[in-house]
Parts: sequence; C-alpha cells; structure tokens
Amino acid sequence: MMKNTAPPISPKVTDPKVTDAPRALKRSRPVQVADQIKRWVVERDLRKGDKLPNEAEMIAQFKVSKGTVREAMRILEAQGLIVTKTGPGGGSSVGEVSKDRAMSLLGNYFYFKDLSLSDIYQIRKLLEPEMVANLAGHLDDSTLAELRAMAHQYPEPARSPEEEKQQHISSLAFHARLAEASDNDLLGFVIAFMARILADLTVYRRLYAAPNKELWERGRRHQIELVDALERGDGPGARAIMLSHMEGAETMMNAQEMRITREFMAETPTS
Amino acid sequence: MMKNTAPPISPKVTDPKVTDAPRALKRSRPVQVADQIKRWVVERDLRKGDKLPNEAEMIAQFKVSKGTVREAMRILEAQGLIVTKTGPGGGSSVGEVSKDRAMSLLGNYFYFKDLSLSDIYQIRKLLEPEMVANLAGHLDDSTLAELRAMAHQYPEPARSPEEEKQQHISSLAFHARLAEASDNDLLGFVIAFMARILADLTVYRRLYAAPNKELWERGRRHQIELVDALERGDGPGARAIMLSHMEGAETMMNAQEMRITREFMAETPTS
DNA sequence: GAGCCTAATTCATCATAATAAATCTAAGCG
DNA sequence: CGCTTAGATTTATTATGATGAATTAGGCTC
Repeated sequence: MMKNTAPPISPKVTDPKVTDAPRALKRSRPVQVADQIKRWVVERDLRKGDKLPNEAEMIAQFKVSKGTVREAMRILEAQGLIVTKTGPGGGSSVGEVSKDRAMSLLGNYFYFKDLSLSDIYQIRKLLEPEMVANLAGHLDDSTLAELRAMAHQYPEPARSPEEEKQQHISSLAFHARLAEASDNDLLGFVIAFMARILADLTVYRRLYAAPNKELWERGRRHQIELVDALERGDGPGARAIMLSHMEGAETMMNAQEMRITREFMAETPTS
Repeated sequence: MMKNTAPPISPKVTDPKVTDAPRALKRSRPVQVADQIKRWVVERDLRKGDKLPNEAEMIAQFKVSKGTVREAMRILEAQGLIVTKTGPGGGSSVGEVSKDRAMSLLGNYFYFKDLSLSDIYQIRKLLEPEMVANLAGHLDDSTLAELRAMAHQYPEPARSPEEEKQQHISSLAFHARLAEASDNDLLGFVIAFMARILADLTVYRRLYAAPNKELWERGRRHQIELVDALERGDGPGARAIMLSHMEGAETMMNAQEMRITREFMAETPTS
C-alpha cells in the first residue's frame, strides 16, 4: 500500500539496527528518523551539550541517505532541540530549547488566533500580581537595581507618538525582566510571552487622544513603588500595586487603536 | 465577552524597510529560504489551505538546490506552518498550527525546566476559576451534555492504582474540554497545556497511602456541581466551585509521588 | 454511465561529488 | 622558546541528477 520500500510491516522481523519501530507508519522517513533520534536522546538522558553521532554514523545507523538524515536534523533543529556545527569536533549536539525560540513557536500558533487585548489583560491581571507577591523579598540587589533603572528610564511623559511607543516597549521590558526572575518557570514564561505579544503589536495612537498625563504618571509611580515593595519583601503590597498597575495599563491600551502585526514572530537574533 | 477591542483585520501592514533581505548573515541557507518563504506567505496574507509554489518553482525562485529547498520545507513543516502532499494537485500549502503541535513544541521547552506540581497548581488556582466564571451561561447544550457525561463516567472510587490513574486522566480531560470551550484562546491554551503536562506525569501512588475516598467523592461532586452552575449561568458559583476543586486536587496530588516522564511530549497521531 | 486502468504530476529518496567552514598541527619566524 | 600562521583534516553544506512512490485525472471498456 503505502510503504513497501522498507520491510517494517511484519511484526516478527528482526530488523538490523532498527530495533524499535512499532508505530510510525504514516510519516515520512525524515520524520521517523527525527523521532528515533529523539528517543535515542531521551533513553540516554542526554543533556545540553552532549554530542550526537555524526552524519556518517547516522547514515549507517538508520540505513538512510545523507539527505534524509539532514532533513531529520533540520526538523530537530527547527524545534530547537539540537544545534550543529561544522569542523573537527563539530557535528550535532543536544541544545536546550531557548525561551526565545519557544515563544516564537508559540507565537506561530497564536498568529492564526487573533487574540484580543482584553483576552491578554484578563490573564495579566490574574498572573502578574501573583508573580510579584512571590517575588517580594526574593530578589537580589543587582536585579533590584536593574529594575529600578528601568523604572526611572523615562522621567517625563512622551512628547511624540514615537516616544510614547518607546516608553511602552520599555514598560513591557520591565515586566519581562520581572518574569525572568520568577521562581515559577511556567508563570514567568506566560507573563513574558504576553509582554512579547504586546510589544509586537503595532500601535496607532488615536490622533485626537492626547496622551493621558495623569495615567502615565501613575503608571510610572507604580513601577517605582513596586520595586520598593519588592525590596522590603512586602508581598501583599506588591500584589496590590501590580493589580492597580495592570488596570491602569489596560485603560491606556484600550484608549489606543491597536492592531496585531501580521507577521510571524521572528526570533530575535541575539541582539 | 467583550471582544470590542479586537480590531478588524486591515490590509497592508508591511513595513517597506524589512521586506527584503535585511540581515541574512550567519544563518544557513535552508533557514534563510524558510524565512523568505514565511515572509512570502505573510506578505500575501495567505491562509490555511492556500498553496505554495512547487519544488521546481522554489528552486528557480530562490536559486538554490532541491535539497536546500526540501530542508527549508522540513523546517516549516516541523513548526506546523505548512503541510506537504504528493501527487497531482499536491505540493505544499499553508497549514494552521495545531494546538497539539503547539503544546508539543512548548513541552520541549519545559522538558529542560523541571516544573514542580506547586508551580502548576499555583497557576491553575488562578486561571481555572476565572475561566469557568467566563464560561457560565455561554455553553451550548451539546457541550454541557458532553461535560456531564465526563463527570459521571466514574461513579465509584478506584479500586486499583491503574484505575485511579485512569480516573485522574479522565478528570484532566474534563478540564481540557472546558479549556477548549473558552472564548479566551490564550487562557484556554495555558489551561489545556497544564492539563496535558499533568496527564503526562507518571504517577506512583504511595503504597501506604490508601485512596482518600472522601477527597475523591468531593472532587466528583465538584465536577457535577460545576456543570450545573455553568448551565444556569452562575459565574460566581462556578468560580467558587472550581477554586475549591483545584485546592482539593492539589491536596490529592501532593499525597502522591510523582515523577515527570522524561520524554519529549509526542504529538498524538490523530485527534 | 459506472468502474477500472493507465498516465501524468508531484513529492520522496538515494547516491555521488564538490565546496565551505572550523579546528588542529606543525613548520617557520622572531 | 614562544608566538604566528599556512596547511591538512574533519565535518557539515550545497549541488546535481537519477530513480521510486503516492496521488489524482482522464480515458477506456463494458
């Protein structure tokens, strides 16, 4: 029917090398090879940096052509699971999936989903206060200093739409930095992901809506007060400030026309 | 739901600066080609099902060899962005990233992160009550019936560890089904993802810890009461029930020894 | 007109060869 | 003796062409 080049159908075959191919009868060979490599990695509990066999060995191991092995490697590489280098001592090795790549891949999913601002803020209002409550009293001095610097970066309200956008991005970076410090990796990831989605939005300020100076000032004060609360370990205080901050931010966002950029999120090339 | 902030999709977002090879250094050719194809798709605002040029055209278009084009296609395919078929009328076409694939890719990221149960439950306790509060009064009859059937599936406490595991999985499926019905796609995704992580855990019940009949019974009652509350549109009630349910579930989970299966999440072949 | 068969189209896989990149080695120079 | 650097080596990267397999469309038979 669909697979008579290889002899995998009969159950009692003693396939040389391919000891383990129970399911996987509908997928292309590169995908199958990629899956086998994944299993191979998991079985040996390889970790970041551990090396995989080189191309030639894989060709021999899986009895497939060079091109097929390469396509399999590309699949794994696209998922961020391996990295490959050339040269002596080169080859492929296990690579931890970076947060950046994970967010990009997840962004591809939501590209088709048209999230609304209220969707995102509904979650931010729940998660961000909780996160800062956890964080209170657990941040080291350098992180606190970093946050404080970010909070003080823009001492004045924006005078141009472009500047306002910069401040907006900067504010989101503040939240992303907080998320990075979170002990709860999942919580931190979701919050950072939302910050990134918001940062990727294209903002069209309504021309007739003058920047709301009062709201802006309150947002800035929130950030400063938040860092203070975090420093003195005041969890409930931090939570309350963040909640208020989120509500203010939501109001500001709703006062603007926004549109999701219809681009796949690109990975930031380490800049 | 207040979806009023979601803007209608407007045409033309393309920034003229970044349309053509801005920075193409340092990356391999297949990756560059994949990026070009992505841009090509976005610029034309192609949607699910729209077809891409065939292999030969791409070879001519990008002036690279067939192998390179194929590797680029494998990259995009691994990310779920395209699907490829053979035969007349075959070729590659744009494919919506499936929820399943998105969860697998995200799972690869957390494979290296060793999430704890308390990390997950901290978030569940925040998000799931909120979700059901949104859902109250917004579910159609067939969904309600489906949920009710799931809630009634196991009328008796488990008599064996294996059966208990089945019930556990079933309960998580209940939550995943709720998440699927959520209007807030991001909220639903995060909740379904957590359910999947929990389902992928390998459970080792402590041999000396007899199944807690009372807790189990309360959990079951929660599910039934929850569906009732959802049906009559009682948002606050649904929220309260779910919060209580989450707390109970957390207690039960903590009474068990669990270990994350050290496997990359596989995609379920068909669903 | 229904059903089967053949042919055309398109991707899938394999094989081989030449190229490029990274590293290591050791000769050459100061 | 130590540093530099040219070349050799290892490994992945790209290219090319040929053959195979899957799928559909159209035609042929009855």
